[in-house]
Amino acid sequence: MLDPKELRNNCEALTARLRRRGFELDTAQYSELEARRRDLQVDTQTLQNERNRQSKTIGQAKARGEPIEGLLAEVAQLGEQLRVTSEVLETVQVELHRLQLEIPNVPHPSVPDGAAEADNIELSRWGMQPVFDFTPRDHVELGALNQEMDFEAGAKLSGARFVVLRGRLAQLHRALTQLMLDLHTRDHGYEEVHVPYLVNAQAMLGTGQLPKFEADLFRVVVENPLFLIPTAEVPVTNLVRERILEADTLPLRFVCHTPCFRSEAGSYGKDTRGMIRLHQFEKVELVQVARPDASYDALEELTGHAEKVLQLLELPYRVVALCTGDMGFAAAKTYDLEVWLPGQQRYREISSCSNCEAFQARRMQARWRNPESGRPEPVHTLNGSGLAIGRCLVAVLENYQEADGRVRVPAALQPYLGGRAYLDD
RNA sequence: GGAGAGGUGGCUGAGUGGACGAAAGCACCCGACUUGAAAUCGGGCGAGCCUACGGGCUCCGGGGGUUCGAAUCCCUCCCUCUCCGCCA
Repeated sequence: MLDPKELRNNCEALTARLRRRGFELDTAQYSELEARRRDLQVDTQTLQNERNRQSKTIGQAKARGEPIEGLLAEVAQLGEQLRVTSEVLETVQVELHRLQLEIPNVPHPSVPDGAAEADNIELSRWGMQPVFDFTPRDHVELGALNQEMDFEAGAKLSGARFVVLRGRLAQLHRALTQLMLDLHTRDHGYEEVHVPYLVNAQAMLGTGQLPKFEADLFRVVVENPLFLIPTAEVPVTNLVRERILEADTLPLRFVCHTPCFRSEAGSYGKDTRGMIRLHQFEKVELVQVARPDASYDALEELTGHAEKVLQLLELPYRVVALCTGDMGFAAAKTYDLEVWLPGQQRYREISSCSNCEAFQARRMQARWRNPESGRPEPVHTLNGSGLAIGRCLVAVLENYQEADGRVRVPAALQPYLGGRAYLDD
């Protein structure tokens, strides 16, 4: 949510900034609603004030044992008037709030302009793409060699876009998770948290999945619905919902390993092969809650923490600045990390690191006490994958493969796999 | 799942229809005393919104209702605790 005061006072400037990401705010509609809200609110509050004063008078008269019939008659039609205006006010406020919740975040000035993925800017590359003297297989072929990556079993149990991993691949998956958690907790100063995988609608509203993107979620339970988390960002960021944090506790740094569930509505026909786009995958997520004046440094830091995983695994990758049109709803600025996949001969997203500034904080009323103003003000929230585990497994398989289909174990991972040099040793 | 007790400010906790956004204590901040600290004394100290910047409105778990007036009464949902049952 954008700052309603800004929206009221600087509507034109905000609209121009939103246009950069392809969002057209209906300013006429918004300002009209806003004006009606203000008038109705003033009217309602005036009536409430009147009612409160008269009620007080009645109470005092009663206490003195004086008759109150006359006073009651005076108040008689006040209640009805108040009921009518406050009802109208309520509907206007609901409508206004609905509009506010559907406006995406404003891009940071440093975000490159663009309409889609093709307009993203590559910032840097790390590592050497491996050279093979054979045609590299993709992860699906590699996984099939030992029958340890089983999409048919996934389909039998659950449907398309599910996978079963067995044996060495299941272990590799676990080892990657462990490596990431150890790195972020030991070297990067994150507190590990374990959180629910089912959350209520309010949590989803806080981080921005609701109300606009319900189609992307799996919903369970009909009355008091719960939703399967699409990312740990949701429960972890919501840890600070409706809290006022003291300045000296910031930044908060959380790392969290969870499964992620995405309905992938609208992605039919995209990445249907392999483990790139599944309904269920696992991720180690980094979340920071920062002072506003420190959040962009925190974004660089957090992105660096995610990069470190790829560096440890010696996987070639590049850093991309998402353009305005490719960023997520809640993000003010996003860096994607894209890992090189020899099987596809291209870079694929493996991490997305965003500064949401105060966008989520305002929705969830996450604040800090600013010592300079002495007042509670919204914090800035950041999140990033550190990393997506399934895609990381894909990257290890494809980058570390040999001609006979065997897969070497990256040195950093060997301690987690019994010191094996090859996956199938 | 069954029975009971509860949900009030950062924390503890009083308040069962009228001057209550809310006693008291703790914590915290400012000041006095002190060489300094502690103790003591005095004062301050919730959040959100609107504003003609004088003020005003809302919030006592969420929602709804009764009433001129609700923290207080009624309905409903959620959550917590105790006991019983079941269970990893």
